[in-house]
Formats: sequence, structure tokens, C-alpha cells
Amino acid sequence: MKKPRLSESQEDYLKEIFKLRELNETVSMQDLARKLDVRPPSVTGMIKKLCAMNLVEHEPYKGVQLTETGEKIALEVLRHHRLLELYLARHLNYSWDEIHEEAERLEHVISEKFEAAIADLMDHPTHDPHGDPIPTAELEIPDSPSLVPLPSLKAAKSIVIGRVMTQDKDILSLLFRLDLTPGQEIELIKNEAAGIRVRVNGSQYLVPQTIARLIWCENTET
Amino acid sequence: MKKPRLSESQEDYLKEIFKLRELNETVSMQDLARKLDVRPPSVTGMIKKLCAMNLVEHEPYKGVQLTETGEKIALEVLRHHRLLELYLARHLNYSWDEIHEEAERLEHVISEKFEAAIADLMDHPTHDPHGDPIPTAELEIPDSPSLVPLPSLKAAKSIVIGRVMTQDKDILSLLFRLDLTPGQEIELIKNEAAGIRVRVNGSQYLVPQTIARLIWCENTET
DNA sequence: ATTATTATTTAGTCATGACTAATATAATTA
DNA sequence: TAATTATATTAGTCATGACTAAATAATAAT
Repeated sequence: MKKPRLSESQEDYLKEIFKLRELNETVSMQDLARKLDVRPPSVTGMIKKLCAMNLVEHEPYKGVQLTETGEKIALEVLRHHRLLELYLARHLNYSWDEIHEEAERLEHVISEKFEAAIADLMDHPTHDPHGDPIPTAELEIPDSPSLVPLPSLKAAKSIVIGRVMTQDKDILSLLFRLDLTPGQEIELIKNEAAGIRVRVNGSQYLVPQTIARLIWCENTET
Repeated sequence: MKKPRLSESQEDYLKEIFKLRELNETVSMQDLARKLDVRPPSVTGMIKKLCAMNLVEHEPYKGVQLTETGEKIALEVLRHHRLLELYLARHLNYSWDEIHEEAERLEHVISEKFEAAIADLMDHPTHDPHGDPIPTAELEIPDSPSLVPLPSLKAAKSIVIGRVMTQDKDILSLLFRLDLTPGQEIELIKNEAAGIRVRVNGSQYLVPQTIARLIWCENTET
């Protein structure tokens, strides 16, 4: 079995299919075009190629899916990305909103050796700074606490943030400044129409619904 | 003035022209083809393009030269490369013969931020693990001690290695195992036809001429 | 000075991975 | 069911950066 080394583009396609698949039931060509910032015909072309390589399967109008091999590759890229994000934040003093872009470029070029080295250095972490799970070296996805969006919770004294579902730099830097970060314990005071009133480290904020929806928390009920 | 962002190929061409220029008086298309591992017509094509961008100048049959802008870019890439090599060796436990390849890929994708971060972390080093000078952030080449090849020296008690002029993995790993590394102090016992007899950390070796020529040392004689 | 050799360039091809414009197919709504 | 809208695909183009084969220019040797 040969290992033909994929292009960065191809890796990005696989990664994006994987990420979209986690959210939506089905992944359309358009979804991909949007996320990858290319035009639909480009997607058609690339998906054709990936099909021929047995990395994805495609039923027109029904969606794209990764094959087992395709998923392995996606997970490898995702592992690189998330390890890198954590590494940049922890060891190179990157701020939260800077890590994504850099990781996006580095993920395609680091070797197995590099991956292993930073994983070692960080003691084989299971989640990145956004709370996203980091696939293990064996490409399994580690267990995460079951999470729900902040707006779906009722007022409660102690809620722990698990994950922030955005890569938008402005939002990230805002959340970072307010300490609305994974691991942080907050108090949900009241769920209002305009937003969610929370207390974090003694300070009180009204978090707009749009932003609150991006904050997923450990499910305290039941 | 626009900054058109060069391709990795283009950066490699500029870097290689710079490095060749340090050794030879003149840089031919063939030299470039050899070093870059491409065929001469490819070089012609690319040089043409770089000329149009005002990054190099080319007198057919007389050689290629960097313009000021071209040199700046070459130095930037070189700075990335050498900082990375040192960083990989120091912080990620890379062995000497592994750093080059990884740096070769990373040098094109790291940001200014990344460059600054690792430079800071290492206290703005002036030389990489091979003894090659690391251009400063302002893209000046730092002073190096004046060096001469090991075979040109006479027997002497205390000689300090300054630089090893190879990227061959086997040779590097050999030199590393024998402690024939920049900064190391050695005794030159005798310059024989077959090689150079040296003592390093108490052990005695006969270093073949081919290899000895790659080892440059601080010039002890006036 | 002519010939041989080496260096360089032209001309033309190929693969990648984007693009636009136009078309076809499916899903949705009237 | 037909019309409309959304989705996907063809067909054809372009830029990049490699390649081969053939031609041309410079240098070295006889």
C-alpha cells in the first residue's frame, strides 16, 4: 500500500469534511465551498479526485463522506492543528486569537517527529485552547464531557465552560478578555431576551445571545 | 509599494542564490539547478520571473545576482531557517541530522510573530547549530570569527571548531557522535595524507580529508 | 580558426487547483 | 403536476512550476 502524500488543499478538504460532519448530518458541496472559500465547481473537481483516491464517497445531492482512510488523514491533520494551537499558546506566548491562523499553515508541514515532540512536551493533552478534543496519536477522539450551549441552561451558581465554538478572532479575543474560556467556572444569573447575564470572577456581564450560543458548558442538570 | 508574497519555490531560489554567492564568485544557472534539484530550463523560467519582479539580475553566461530587495528576502528566509534549526535542536530535542529537513519546510510558513517568539525564547542567538550565522531581525549578518578549513591548520593543542559546512545527514550524525561540533575544542595531532589525526575529549580519531575539509576552525595563527 | 564541449535558452507539454459561464439535475412550492 | 429555486456538474480558461527535446551561444581544445 502506497502513501501518496496529499497536497495541502487535499488535506484541507478532508479536514473540513470531518469538521462539518461533526455538526451537520450531511455535508454538501456548497457547505464545503463556503468553508474552504472556493467556488462550487472547484469542489466538484477536487471531490472527484478524492473519490478516485478512495478517501471520500460522494452521492450527488446527498452528501460527501469520508472513507476510513480519509478519516484517518483528517484526524491526523486535526491532531496537528490542535496540538499546534495549544503549543503556540503555551510555549510561544501566542494570544488566543492568533493561534488558529498560524496552526492552519503549520499543520500541513510538520513531521511526525515534530508532532510527537510537542505532544510529549505538553504531556499529551486531550483538548486544545478552544476546548476542542485533540485526536490521540492512534487517531482516536478522546472523551469529552457532554456539553450544551450556554443559552440552553437555566440560572445556576456554578457552570463550567467546556468549549467555545468559533474561530473568529474578534470574538475570541473578547471571550479571552472576559475570561470566558474553557475550564472557567461561571455563574449564570439570568437568561434574558437580549443576552445571558453571567458573573465571571466577580464581574458581571450581559453576553449577547449570538455569542452565548458559541459557549458550550458542562451539562449540570440530570 | 506592494509586498506580493512569494511562493515557496521563489523563496528557495533566492535563498540558494544567496548561499551560492557566499561560496562562489558567480552563480550560474547550472549551479542553481543542481542545488535546487530541478532542470536548467526550469531555472531559466524562474529567474526570468524573479528578474521581472526586480529580485534578481541576470547577465546570461555571466551569472545571477540578488538585488537589494531580493537579498532582504533571502536573508529573511535564511533567518527563519537557522532560527528554526536551533530551536528544534534546543527546545524539541531534535538531533543534529534531523533539523535541516524540518526547518526547510517550516521556514516558508512561519509568521513574523513565530520568528520573534522563538528568537526571544532563545535570547536572540547569533549562530545556528552548524555554526552558520543567523541574520538579525534587521537582516544584518552578525560577525563571525574568521575561520579556516581544518586541513589548512598545523598541529596545535587547542583549536576551536567554528562551523561545519555540510547538511549531509550521515556526515552530520557522525560529527555529532564524535563531538566535532561548533564550539568544541580539539587538539590537532597530525595532518597526514589519509586524514587529520585529532584528539577530542580524550579520544583520538583519524578524520578523512573529505570530511575534515568541512570542518572550519577559528584561525589561531595571526 | 575551426571543432568540440558546455551552458543556456526556446518551444512545447503536463499536472495542480483554482476560476467563469453555461447546463443539468434535484428539491420545493404553487 | 408544473414552475421555481437551489444544488451540482460540464466545459473551457488561467497561472504556477515543473518537465523533455531541440536549438543557440559561449568557452575550450585541437
